[in-house]
Amino acid sequence: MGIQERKERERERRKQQIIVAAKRVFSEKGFTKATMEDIAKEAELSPGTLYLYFKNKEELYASLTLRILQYLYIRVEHVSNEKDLEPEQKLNSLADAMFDVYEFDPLIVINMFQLQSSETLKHLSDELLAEITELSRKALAVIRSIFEDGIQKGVFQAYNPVVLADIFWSLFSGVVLWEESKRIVNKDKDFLKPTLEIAFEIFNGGLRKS
Amino acid sequence: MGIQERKERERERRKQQIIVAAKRVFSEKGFTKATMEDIAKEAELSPGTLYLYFKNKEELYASLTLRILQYLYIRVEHVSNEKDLEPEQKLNSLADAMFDVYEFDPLIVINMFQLQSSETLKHLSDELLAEITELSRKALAVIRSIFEDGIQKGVFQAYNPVVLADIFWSLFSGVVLWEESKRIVNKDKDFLKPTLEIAFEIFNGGLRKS
Amino acid sequence: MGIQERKERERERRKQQIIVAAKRVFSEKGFTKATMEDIAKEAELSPGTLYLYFKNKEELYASLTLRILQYLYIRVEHVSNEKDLEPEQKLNSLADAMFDVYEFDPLIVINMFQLQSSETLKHLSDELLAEITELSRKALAVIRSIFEDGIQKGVFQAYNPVVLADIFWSLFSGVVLWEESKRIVNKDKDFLKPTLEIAFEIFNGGLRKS
Amino acid sequence: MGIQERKERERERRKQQIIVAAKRVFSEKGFTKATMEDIAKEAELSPGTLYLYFKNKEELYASLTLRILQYLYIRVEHVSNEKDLEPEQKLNSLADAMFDVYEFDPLIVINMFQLQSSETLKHLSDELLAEITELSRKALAVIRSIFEDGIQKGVFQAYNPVVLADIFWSLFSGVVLWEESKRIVNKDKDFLKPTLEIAFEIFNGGLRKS
DNA sequence: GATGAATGAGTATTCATTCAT
DNA sequence: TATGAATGAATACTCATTCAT
Repeated sequence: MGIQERKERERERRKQQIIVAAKRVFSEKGFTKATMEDIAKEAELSPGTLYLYFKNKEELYASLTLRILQYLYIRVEHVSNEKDLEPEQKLNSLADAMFDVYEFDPLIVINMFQLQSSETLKHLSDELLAEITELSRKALAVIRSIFEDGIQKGVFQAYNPVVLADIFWSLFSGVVLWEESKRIVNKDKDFLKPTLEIAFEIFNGGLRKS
Repeated sequence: MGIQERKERERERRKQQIIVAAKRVFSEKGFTKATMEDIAKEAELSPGTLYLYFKNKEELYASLTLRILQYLYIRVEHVSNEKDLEPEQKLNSLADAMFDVYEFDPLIVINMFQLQSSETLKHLSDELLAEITELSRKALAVIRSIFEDGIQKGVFQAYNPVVLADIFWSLFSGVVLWEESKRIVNKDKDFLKPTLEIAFEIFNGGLRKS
Repeated sequence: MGIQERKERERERRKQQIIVAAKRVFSEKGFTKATMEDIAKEAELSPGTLYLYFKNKEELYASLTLRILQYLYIRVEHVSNEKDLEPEQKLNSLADAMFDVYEFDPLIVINMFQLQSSETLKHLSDELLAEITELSRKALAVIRSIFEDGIQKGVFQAYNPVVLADIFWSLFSGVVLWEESKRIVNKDKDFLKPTLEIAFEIFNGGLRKS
Repeated sequence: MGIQERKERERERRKQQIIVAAKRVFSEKGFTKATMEDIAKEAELSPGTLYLYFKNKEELYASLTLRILQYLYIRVEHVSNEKDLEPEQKLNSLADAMFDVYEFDPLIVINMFQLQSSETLKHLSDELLAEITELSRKALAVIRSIFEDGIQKGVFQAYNPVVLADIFWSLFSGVVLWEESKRIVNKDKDFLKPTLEIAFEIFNGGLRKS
């Protein structure tokens, strides 16, 4: 391992350290209320150091999304690759994968929508933006392919698979957001998992060719 | 009409004037970037005046949500009251109503989630918070009753109607948010309506007793 | 006096109040070391208020220059208008005027050069920049006309009057800067006035047709 | 050559390397906007290394002045030593020398005035400050001696030679600064050389005993 | 000597909110 | 009621300088 490589690795470790701290702080306070100093303190670093690794607050925030997307993509692709699963079983596996993604970082969906203001996007480096867009595109493509497969095998109804992937993702994120917000406002208990299960069940039922 | 009442009416008119201006400004800039001065200018009032009608920025923002919830409730209740509709037809009417709500104020859903940070909630008056919670509860109750009706009549499967209402709402808001964000990031065209239609179609299919 | 006018006057008074404070602070600390908070304190205002009257630090600084240019222009024009003075006498009056300008604000010359970085100019409003440029141009035009007059009357040698005006101004500002800096570095006494007198005497001598 | 001496020489080379880089960066960005990292990069060194050779940013900046003063002194002394030149010819040679100095480093004059804030001076080492003061004094002394010579020989009028040297220097630096700033603001062409020539011509004329 | 990662003090600017008129 | 000038706390970001390696 060359010196170059060791440095790169060290740098990556630091980035992760900051990202972990940022995740905690953003989760608790939200993007606007969280200050760079909060994050620096959480990471036991100085504010200036944050800027050695992330161009600005927006970019640090977006990096959280990138991280979760990477995990999402891996999980989703894994489902897609299980050759001996029937389309319906794949759909169920997909639902499980989504839930794992949620547990990996409950903020994922919230992140991904707060991100989408054109004002925020302006402050991201092209590079990071491209990575996010690309990964998001690839993950959806995999989901789409699962639907395509099911349609081809005559198990699913012949909807446009692109649209199906969008709806699947929307249903997932919609339920996450809604249950999340109910929890906060009503101090309800956490009903995410069972609600999500029923949601996917109905979705599957509606999709299946009877 | 007493003087008291006239004053009250006048006051209400002003509040609406401010809300309309706020809606425009928040839509364009988002909660954080919009300033109270922007809104005051849009309303052709002075910043100070805004505070005669709304306790603070958060409360003004939340009032937008209240307004849309009021509209949502009216529309939804109207659907529920159409006695001679079959459950399935009611569900379709409900979907149409939701779309009208979206068109009445496309920000609704976005609003309703941005609202839910506990940090923000702290700044709302108990009164306003209660109104929002109550109205939201009532609207969902009506939706729930539609599902109950369908289940009782043996048209829908016997899921928990409370959960069904949540899922219905989640599906709607999930698709709205997702299509919205796709439009911003990818500068895609607006596919909301058709996507929403398919989503509800699948949902109906999955719900229906075959 | 209308209410509009009174407000305008009040606003102008405030601007002057700030400018006076800024002059003191900039004089003592220089542009970079002076902070907006220093100036606010000196003006017994809050930092925010400064920004109600000046777009930014650079613009506040440039306003100092504008103020002195206004005074310079008035003095110089007054000299030019004294019809019964001979060109040589006018030149002497001009020298006196310049000295008054210096006493009105010793920072003038220093200001006027620190101003000229293209970086700084970028932050000025077009309006202010135009005013400064215009006033500076007009003042030099008046000086030029004095030389033209002398040349026409055969009193001065036939140099290009534009160049003469530039040299006259350069000589003045050069001496001011140099004596100023000697005072600071060597803690010399103030020899500005006598040095300036000799400088102009030599300049006049060299210009005069013998 | 001892090891000690070799090291000293090596050290001097490094200092020059840094000064050359600093000159480039300061010229382009000015003192405030130029960062130590900019300079380090330009010198192909690390920021830390700069501090092995210069106490701080101010001292590095002041070293530029020292360097130009050294050149100025050499040139000026050379003129003074040309025994067979008449005082007037010497004055012309002096003017040429000044122009060479300007071309050696156009920033010289600007440098030398920006330097003079007592705030800046505080950060210089006594040693460097002494060197600058001494060299500046010596250069002016040489200039003064040229005037003394001319006065004694009855060619120049009997002004105080100390003052004459100051005025000569002021005229030079005044014209440089003024033409420089005209160039930046008005994007005028470069009229320095011809303006300077006329300025010195007039100065000479005014000084000469007729 | 040389490095360059880390520091953390320093500051221009914004903007929700207040209050004298 | 309405105003809008004034406030001043809050914060992202910079950069001269240090110091462990």
